[in-house]
Amino acid sequence: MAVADDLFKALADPTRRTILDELTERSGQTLFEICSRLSMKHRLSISRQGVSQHLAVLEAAGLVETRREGRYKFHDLNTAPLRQIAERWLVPHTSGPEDDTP
Amino acid sequence: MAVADDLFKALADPTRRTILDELTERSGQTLFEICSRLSMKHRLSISRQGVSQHLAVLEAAGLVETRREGRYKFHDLNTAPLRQIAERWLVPHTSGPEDDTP
DNA sequence: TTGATAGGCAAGTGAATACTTGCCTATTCT
DNA sequence: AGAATAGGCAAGTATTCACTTGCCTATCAA
Repeated sequence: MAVADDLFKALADPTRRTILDELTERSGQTLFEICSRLSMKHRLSISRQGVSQHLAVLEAAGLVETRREGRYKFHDLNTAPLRQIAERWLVPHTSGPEDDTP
Repeated sequence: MAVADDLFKALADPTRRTILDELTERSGQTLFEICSRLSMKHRLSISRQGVSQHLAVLEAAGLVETRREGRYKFHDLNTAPLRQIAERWLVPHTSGPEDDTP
Protein backbone atom coordinates (compact mmCIF):
# COMPACT_ATOMS: atom_id res chain seq x y z
CA MET A 1 0.00 0.00 0.00
CA ALA A 2 2.06 2.89 -1.28
CA VAL A 3 -0.98 5.14 -0.91
CA ALA A 4 -1.00 4.69 2.85
CA ASP A 5 2.65 5.56 2.99
CA ASP A 6 2.14 8.90 1.23
CA LEU A 7 -0.85 9.63 3.42
CA PHE A 8 0.81 9.02 6.77
CA LYS A 9 4.01 10.73 5.72
CA ALA A 10 2.00 13.77 4.70
CA LEU A 11 0.32 13.93 8.09
CA ALA A 12 3.58 13.54 9.98
CA ASP A 13 4.58 17.19 9.69
CA PRO A 14 2.95 19.76 11.99
CA THR A 15 3.14 22.53 9.39
CA ARG A 16 1.25 20.38 6.92
CA ARG A 17 -1.40 19.64 9.52
CA THR A 18 -1.78 23.37 10.11
CA ILE A 19 -2.22 23.85 6.38
CA LEU A 20 -5.00 21.27 6.45
CA ASP A 21 -6.56 23.21 9.32
CA GLU A 22 -6.51 26.37 7.24
CA LEU A 23 -7.99 24.64 4.21
CA THR A 24 -10.67 23.19 6.46
CA GLU A 25 -11.59 26.69 7.53
CA ARG A 26 -11.54 28.00 3.98
CA SER A 27 -11.04 25.73 1.00
CA GLY A 28 -9.77 27.02 -2.34
CA GLN A 29 -6.92 29.20 -1.18
CA THR A 30 -3.92 30.17 -3.26
CA LEU A 31 -0.31 29.58 -2.28
CA PHE A 32 0.14 33.19 -1.19
CA GLU A 33 -3.03 33.16 0.89
CA ILE A 34 -1.84 30.07 2.73
CA CYS A 35 1.60 31.63 3.19
CA SER A 36 0.21 34.79 4.75
CA ARG A 37 -2.19 32.85 6.98
CA LEU A 38 0.62 30.68 8.31
CA SER A 39 2.66 33.79 8.97
CA MET A 40 -0.11 35.93 10.48
CA LYS A 41 -2.31 33.49 12.37
CA HIS A 42 0.26 30.89 13.34
CA ARG A 43 3.45 32.96 13.53
CA LEU A 44 5.17 30.50 11.25
CA SER A 45 8.18 31.95 9.48
CA ILE A 46 8.52 29.77 6.46
CA SER A 47 9.45 30.62 2.91
CA ARG A 48 7.01 30.46 0.03
CA GLN A 49 8.94 27.53 -1.42
CA GLY A 50 8.63 25.68 1.85
CA VAL A 51 4.87 26.01 1.78
CA SER A 52 4.80 25.06 -1.89
CA GLN A 53 6.70 21.87 -1.16
CA HIS A 54 4.36 21.04 1.70
CA LEU A 55 1.40 21.48 -0.63
CA ALA A 56 3.04 19.13 -3.14
CA VAL A 57 3.33 16.46 -0.45
CA LEU A 58 -0.30 16.94 0.55
CA GLU A 59 -1.35 16.69 -3.08
CA ALA A 60 0.64 13.48 -3.55
CA ALA A 61 -1.24 12.05 -0.58
CA GLY A 62 -4.54 12.99 -2.19
CA LEU A 63 -5.43 15.33 0.66
CA VAL A 64 -5.27 18.44 -1.50
CA GLU A 65 -6.54 18.93 -5.03
CA THR A 66 -5.64 21.88 -7.20
CA ARG A 67 -7.24 23.81 -10.04
CA ARG A 68 -5.62 26.49 -12.17
CA GLU A 69 -7.37 29.67 -13.21
CA GLY A 70 -5.19 32.12 -15.04
CA ARG A 71 -2.21 32.89 -12.87
CA TYR A 72 -3.95 31.59 -9.77
CA LYS A 73 -3.79 28.05 -8.49
CA PHE A 74 -6.44 27.17 -5.95
CA HIS A 75 -5.99 24.46 -3.37
CA ASP A 76 -8.97 22.43 -2.23
CA LEU A 77 -9.17 20.04 0.67
CA ASN A 78 -10.10 16.41 0.07
CA THR A 79 -10.81 14.52 3.26
CA ALA A 80 -11.65 11.23 1.53
CA PRO A 81 -8.26 9.59 2.21
CA LEU A 82 -8.63 10.30 5.92
CA ARG A 83 -11.53 7.94 6.37
CA GLN A 84 -9.50 4.77 5.96
CA ILE A 85 -6.77 5.54 8.44
CA ALA A 86 -8.69 5.28 11.69
CA GLU A 87 -10.60 2.20 10.60
CA ARG A 88 -7.45 0.26 9.82
CA TRP A 89 -6.80 -0.63 13.44
CA LEU A 90 -10.16 0.09 15.02
CA VAL A 91 -12.00 -2.57 13.05
CA PRO A 92 -10.52 -6.08 13.08
CA HIS A 93 -9.93 -7.02 9.45
CA THR A 94 -11.25 -10.39 8.35
CA SER A 95 -9.09 -10.20 5.24
CA GLY A 96 -5.94 -9.81 7.31
CA PRO A 97 -3.73 -6.77 7.77
CA GLU A 98 -2.61 -4.69 4.83
CA ASP A 99 0.65 -5.38 3.09
CA ASP A 100 2.53 -2.28 4.06
CA THR A 101 6.03 -3.64 4.09
CA PRO A 102 8.53 -1.01 3.00
CA MET B 1 -0.63 19.80 20.83
CA ALA B 2 2.49 17.79 21.50
CA VAL B 3 0.39 14.63 21.81
CA ALA B 4 -0.75 14.89 18.20
CA ASP B 5 2.84 15.28 17.10
CA ASP B 6 3.93 12.06 18.78
CA LEU B 7 0.92 10.26 17.39
CA PHE B 8 1.36 11.26 13.76
CA LYS B 9 5.12 10.74 13.87
CA ALA B 10 4.56 7.26 15.24
CA LEU B 11 2.22 6.41 12.38
CA ALA B 12 4.58 7.79 9.76
CA ASP B 13 6.77 4.69 9.62
CA PRO B 14 5.55 1.64 7.67
CA THR B 15 7.28 -0.83 10.00
CA ARG B 16 5.49 0.69 12.97
CA ARG B 17 2.17 0.43 11.16
CA THR B 18 2.89 -3.24 10.51
CA ILE B 19 3.60 -3.70 14.22
CA LEU B 20 0.20 -2.17 14.96
CA ASP B 21 -1.31 -4.62 12.49
CA GLU B 22 0.29 -7.52 14.33
CA LEU B 23 -0.86 -6.24 17.71
CA THR B 24 -4.35 -5.83 16.29
CA GLU B 25 -4.31 -9.49 15.32
CA ARG B 26 -2.96 -10.59 18.68
CA SER B 27 -2.47 -8.14 21.53
CA GLY B 28 -0.05 -8.80 24.38
CA GLN B 29 2.98 -9.99 22.44
CA THR B 30 6.55 -9.84 23.64
CA LEU B 31 9.40 -8.16 21.80
CA PHE B 32 10.71 -11.46 20.48
CA GLU B 33 7.29 -12.54 19.28
CA ILE B 34 6.90 -9.31 17.36
CA CYS B 35 10.40 -9.68 15.95
CA SER B 36 9.78 -13.17 14.63
CA ARG B 37 6.40 -12.19 13.19
CA LEU B 38 7.93 -9.29 11.30
CA SER B 39 10.61 -11.59 9.99
CA MET B 40 8.40 -14.55 9.11
CA LYS B 41 5.12 -13.04 7.98
CA HIS B 42 6.37 -9.79 6.52
CA ARG B 43 9.89 -10.72 5.41
CA LEU B 44 11.25 -7.74 7.31
CA SER B 45 14.91 -8.05 8.16
CA ILE B 46 15.28 -5.76 11.11
CA SER B 47 17.31 -6.16 14.26
CA ARG B 48 15.77 -6.69 17.68
CA GLN B 49 16.95 -3.24 18.73
CA GLY B 50 15.22 -1.72 15.76
CA VAL B 51 11.92 -3.24 16.76
CA SER B 52 12.48 -2.22 20.37
CA GLN B 53 13.00 1.39 19.33
CA HIS B 54 9.87 1.29 17.20
CA LEU B 55 7.89 0.00 20.19
CA ALA B 56 9.25 2.85 22.30
CA VAL B 57 7.97 5.35 19.75
CA LEU B 58 4.57 3.67 19.68
CA GLU B 59 4.45 3.71 23.47
CA ALA B 60 5.34 7.41 23.57
CA ALA B 61 2.41 8.02 21.25
CA GLY B 62 0.10 6.12 23.59
CA LEU B 63 -0.66 3.51 20.95
CA VAL B 64 1.04 0.71 22.86
CA GLU B 65 0.95 -0.02 26.56
CA THR B 66 3.31 -2.43 28.29
CA ARG B 67 3.19 -4.65 31.35
CA ARG B 68 6.08 -6.55 32.87
CA GLU B 69 5.81 -10.08 34.17
CA GLY B 70 9.06 -11.63 35.26
CA ARG B 71 11.46 -11.44 32.40
CA TYR B 72 8.66 -10.92 29.90
CA LYS B 73 7.32 -7.58 28.76
CA PHE B 74 3.97 -7.73 27.04
CA HIS B 75 2.84 -5.13 24.55
CA ASP B 76 -0.83 -4.24 24.31
CA LEU B 77 -2.52 -2.15 21.65
CA ASN B 78 -4.41 0.97 22.63
CA THR B 79 -6.51 2.40 19.83
CA ALA B 80 -7.89 5.29 21.85
CA PRO B 81 -5.52 7.93 20.43
CA LEU B 82 -6.56 6.97 16.90
CA ARG B 83 -10.10 8.21 17.30
CA GLN B 84 -9.21 11.90 17.32
CA ILE B 85 -7.07 11.97 14.23
CA ALA B 86 -9.65 11.48 11.53
CA GLU B 87 -12.20 13.73 13.18
CA ARG B 88 -9.82 16.66 13.26
CA TRP B 89 -10.49 17.57 9.64
CA LEU B 90 -13.67 15.68 8.95
CA VAL B 91 -15.76 17.64 11.44
CA PRO B 92 -15.57 21.43 11.17
CA HIS B 93 -14.46 22.66 14.58
CA THR B 94 -16.49 25.47 16.10
CA SER B 95 -13.67 26.19 18.52
CA GLY B 96 -11.24 26.78 15.69
CA PRO B 97 -8.32 24.63 14.56
CA GLU B 98 -5.87 23.16 17.04
CA ASP B 99 -2.70 24.96 17.94
CA ASP B 100 -0.23 22.62 16.40
CA THR B 101 2.52 25.06 15.56
CA PRO B 102 5.93 23.42 15.87
C1' DT C 1 5.81 47.05 -23.28
C1' DT C 2 7.19 47.43 -18.75
C1' DG C 3 6.52 46.10 -14.18
C1' DA C 4 4.21 43.63 -10.71
C1' DT C 5 2.05 39.41 -9.24
C1' DA C 6 1.58 34.17 -8.82
C1' DG C 7 4.00 30.24 -9.16
C1' DG C 8 7.77 26.54 -10.51
C1' DC C 9 12.47 24.20 -10.78
C1' DA C 10 16.77 22.76 -8.89
C1' DA C 11 20.73 22.55 -6.02
C1' DG C 12 22.54 22.87 -1.36
C1' DT C 13 22.43 22.60 3.84
C1' DG C 14 21.35 21.13 8.48
C1' DA C 15 18.66 18.46 11.43
C1' DA C 16 15.91 14.44 12.37
C1' DT C 17 15.54 9.51 12.21
C1' DA C 18 15.85 4.53 11.20
C1' DC C 19 19.01 1.13 11.87
C1' DT C 20 23.08 -1.49 13.42
C1' DT C 21 26.65 -3.17 16.58
C1' DG C 22 28.53 -4.06 21.07
C1' DC C 23 28.03 -4.56 25.71
C1' DC C 24 25.31 -4.80 30.08
C1' DT C 25 21.36 -6.30 33.52
C1' DA C 26 17.64 -9.32 35.10
C1' DT C 27 15.04 -13.55 35.19
C1' DT C 28 14.52 -18.55 34.50
C1' DC C 29 15.99 -23.44 33.68
C1' DT C 30 19.10 -27.46 34.40
C1' DA D 1 26.30 -22.03 40.07
C1' DG D 2 26.24 -21.70 35.17
C1' DA D 3 23.95 -21.25 30.78
C1' DA D 4 20.22 -19.64 28.24
C1' DT D 5 16.52 -16.37 27.56
C1' DA D 6 14.30 -11.60 27.46
C1' DG D 7 15.32 -7.13 27.33
C1' DG D 8 17.93 -2.37 27.88
C1' DC D 9 21.55 1.32 27.03
C1' DA D 10 24.60 3.97 24.22
C1' DA D 11 27.35 5.33 20.42
C1' DG D 12 27.91 5.49 15.41
C1' DT D 13 26.20 5.71 10.59
C1' DA D 14 23.55 6.77 6.69
C1' DT D 15 19.46 8.10 4.73
C1' DT D 16 15.53 10.97 4.73
C1' DC D 17 13.46 15.37 5.08
C1' DA D 18 12.34 20.30 5.89
C1' DC D 19 13.90 24.47 4.49
C1' DT D 20 16.38 28.11 2.03
C1' DT D 21 18.38 30.59 -1.88
C1' DG D 22 18.66 31.81 -6.64
C1' DC D 23 16.85 31.95 -10.97
C1' DC D 24 13.14 31.11 -14.46
C1' DT D 25 8.16 31.12 -16.62
C1' DA D 26 3.42 32.80 -17.05
C1' DT D 27 -0.43 35.90 -16.39
C1' DC D 28 -2.35 40.48 -15.71
C1' DA D 29 -2.46 45.67 -15.09
C1' DA D 30 -0.78 50.46 -16.19
